Amino acid sequence: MYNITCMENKRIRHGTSLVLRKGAWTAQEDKRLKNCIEKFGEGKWHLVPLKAGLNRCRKSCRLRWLNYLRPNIKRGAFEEDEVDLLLRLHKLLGNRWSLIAGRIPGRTANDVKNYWNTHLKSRAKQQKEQLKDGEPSKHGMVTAIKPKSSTVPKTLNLYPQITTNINDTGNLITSSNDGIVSPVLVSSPMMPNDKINEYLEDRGKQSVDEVEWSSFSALLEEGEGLDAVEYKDDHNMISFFDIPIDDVFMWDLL
DNA sequence: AAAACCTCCAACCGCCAAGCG
DNA sequence: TCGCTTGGCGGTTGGAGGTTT
Repeated sequence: MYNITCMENKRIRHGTSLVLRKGAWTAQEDKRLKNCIEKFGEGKWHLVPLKAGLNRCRKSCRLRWLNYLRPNIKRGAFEEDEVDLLLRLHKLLGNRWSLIAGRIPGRTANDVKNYWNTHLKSRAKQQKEQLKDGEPSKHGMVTAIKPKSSTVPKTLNLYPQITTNINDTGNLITSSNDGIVSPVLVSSPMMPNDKINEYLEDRGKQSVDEVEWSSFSALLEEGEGLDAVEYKDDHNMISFFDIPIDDVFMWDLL
């Protein structure tokens, strides 16, 4: 099998192999990398070590730039509102750190991941165990989300337990077969029913239930659709969310 | 004072998907 | 279609610095 590590850690120059540097970056390396990115722009990471004159692999350069050198990176402890946002985003998106980081200005995926693992993981685990023991959570629980990660195949049906229909009055109804979510009327100020109906009509479908989730995702990606579903047990309601998620939270907090 | 332990985070590792020839 | 390369992601680790004993 092709060994990436082997290829990444050695660079062949004039017939001799040179072991690439690892570990902490020096100020000089940082300066070189920064100058290089400012001059040539981001991307083409395989060329960056050569252009910058760095004895580092492309991944190391990319990571250093993204997590440390890039402008507007916020340093220091997470503020209360950031933690709150992180908790909510994690409820919706799971461990999709890059997506979460994209919604928290100035924070990198690595920052978010580290903060979660060191500060919030145990708290979340405790909440989960409380739920298992039958104690209702103050913040409710998530039953499904629609993934946006590019690494998730679009054809993958991640949430088969959720089914969705439109009732007589044109409102969305969702239900699940796992007993967690009972059929509840769904209202969304951001998901116009005529858009859904138009989509279904185009494809000769009677209800959303007949649509493959992959197709449904395609509808969502047109920017008109849902981004996530949240079950709020304390209010006995289900909410559909549109993107961007920043708007979602304004709505969610109502 | 120093050894043991803990916390945190920068950096590495391995995997996956997309692009390309 | 296949194999290689690249970009990107999440999981994990190592070590520096802080705290406790």
